[in-house]
Amino acid sequence: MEDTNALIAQRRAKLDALREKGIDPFRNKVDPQTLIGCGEARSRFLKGLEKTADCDALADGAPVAIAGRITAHRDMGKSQFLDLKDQSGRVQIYAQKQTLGDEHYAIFKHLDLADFIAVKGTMFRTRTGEPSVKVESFTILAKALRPPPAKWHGLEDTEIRYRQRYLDLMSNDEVKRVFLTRSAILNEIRAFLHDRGYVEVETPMMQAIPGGAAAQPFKTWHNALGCEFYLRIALELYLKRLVVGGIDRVFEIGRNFRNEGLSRRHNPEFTMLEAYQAFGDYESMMELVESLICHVAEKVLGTLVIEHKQDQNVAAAIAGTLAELDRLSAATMGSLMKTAGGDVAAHFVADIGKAREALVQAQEQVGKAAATEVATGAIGAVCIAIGALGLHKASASAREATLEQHLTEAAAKFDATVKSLERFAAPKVINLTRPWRRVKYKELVRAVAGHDWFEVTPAERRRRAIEDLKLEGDIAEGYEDFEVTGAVFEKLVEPTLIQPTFVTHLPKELVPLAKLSPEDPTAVEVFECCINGQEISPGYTEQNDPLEQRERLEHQAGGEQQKLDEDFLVALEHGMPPAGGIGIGIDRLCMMLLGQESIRDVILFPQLKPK
RNA sequence: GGGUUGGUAGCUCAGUGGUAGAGCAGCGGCCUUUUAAGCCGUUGGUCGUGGGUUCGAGUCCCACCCGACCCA
Repeated sequence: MEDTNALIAQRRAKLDALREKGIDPFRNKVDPQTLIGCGEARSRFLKGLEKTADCDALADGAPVAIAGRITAHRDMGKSQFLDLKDQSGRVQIYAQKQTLGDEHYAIFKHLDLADFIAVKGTMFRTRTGEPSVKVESFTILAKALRPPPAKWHGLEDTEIRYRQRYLDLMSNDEVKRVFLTRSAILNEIRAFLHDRGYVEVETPMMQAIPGGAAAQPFKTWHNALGCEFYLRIALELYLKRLVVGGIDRVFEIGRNFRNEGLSRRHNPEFTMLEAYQAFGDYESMMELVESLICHVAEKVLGTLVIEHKQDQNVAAAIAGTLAELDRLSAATMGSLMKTAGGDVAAHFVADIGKAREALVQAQEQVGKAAATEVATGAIGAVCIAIGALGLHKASASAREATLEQHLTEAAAKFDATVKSLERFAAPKVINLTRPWRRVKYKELVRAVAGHDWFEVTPAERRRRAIEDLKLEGDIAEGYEDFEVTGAVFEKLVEPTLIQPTFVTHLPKELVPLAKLSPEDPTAVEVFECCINGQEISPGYTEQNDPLEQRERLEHQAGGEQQKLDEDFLVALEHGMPPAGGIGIGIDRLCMMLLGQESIRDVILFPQLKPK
């Protein structure tokens, strides 16, 4: 990164100028003084103005010392206002030439946005009512050699936001709030589990045999041992060894690594909580998950009702539709003129123009009005466009085939847009109030795939999935029967489970590490807790029969691909008490709790391709 | 991997084959209670990279790099 642009050069020149004056622009520490936070100074002064009896309160004229980064600069000539910001928040400071003296004022005036300074002064309130610190003296703590990203818009370039997250945190308060809250969530999870007697442990991330899940691992190499290791894909097998060893309630929060594609919901390294409870089963674990998530929501968010903003989704849909409209006009105008004449073309343009205008209006409302209203407005606009298409398609078909094709394709796209907008028009509110719904896997599948789904032949199931349920793209040729049903569940059921739902009794083939259900030998005693259309937490009655476990793993390993973890099986042979276990995808949990639609917005440094 | 879409000044963005622009930031000037301060002036560009078409390319074509969204 070798930009030598003018702004950086200027800042370096200012740096040199300071040094020439004998000022150290990078201090080792703040002079011995009792600092209070910038935001703290502001709020304590506001308390003082309200004349509360609070001993925290700062009176008018109270002396304070603060330190922070300069985030705004309003120059009035012989006086100026800066905003100073630290983690506690922002406060305005006010410097006057008269108070500081010519020399110091000149230095103050040449401070840059993003520099760190410390200030001593007194609290006062400006004419407009803004709590402020009147600067009596100041010290430069650290000079910034690069300009900060933005003033109004914050930083919007997603790539820079992810690659240089510090800039994102610096300029987007909401982003900072999300990550501070994520930290608070982790804190509460630990507090909850400790309170229930769970012991936190750390197990190997580098494993000779990666087990506990079906996923592609990353490989690495140990020089001294001269052998390959895999990065773990799950925590399970080591935590169970600890249950065998007598740690009856155990959990780990840590990173798993899976060598798979990236998406809105997948990062190659992600944080997982796994917890095991000796003498528990899947039902006790459902209680644990429910209590844990409710505890965290209440402690951290102060509510069990979480609203998800649809602004981004609506904005994306509108932008896509606008682009489609423009493409459509470009593609059809010429042929309309030729085949239908100027009048028809003019009508068409007028109709499309109306639709476009309404869309642009809706677009401007994104973020200002409620997403539901914006979506409703946009639906109206798209309907105008669809109406125009319908009118002209009929007359176009006779004349020009390509034109008709354009119009048909566009109409299909607009229909899809309306459907997605309709989804966003309904507010998305997740209600975590207990008790959570519990329902069997088979019931959910039957509800979308037909009540005789499990009675017909595997071939018929495959046919129905592909033809009736239109899952052709989701069902590979080699899929086994349970995978066909799995695709139905994953594509047609899971995304609809917005409210917290425990899906229980999954087919045994899907979960080789759980115990069979006594009431249904084709199913296992497991649950998948789905919230926000995603699986957030699986939980099992853990398999503790070493012989049965070996057989199931061998069957699943399907020959060469996965090696059996013999040491794990030996551990089971030493006897594992009946136990319940859970995993919770922490990133997805945070997405749900924080209303974020992309996993990259709850991971500080999401994986990107190196530049 | 496929489709859609984007990459232009430090930031946010215009730019429809004909002299690279705006706002903010920066710099200079005026202004001692402003807060997206204001007013006047002004600097700043490898238009993602590399080819091609053209008298002429930010714009058209091809390839590649890096994102975003959707799909696999």
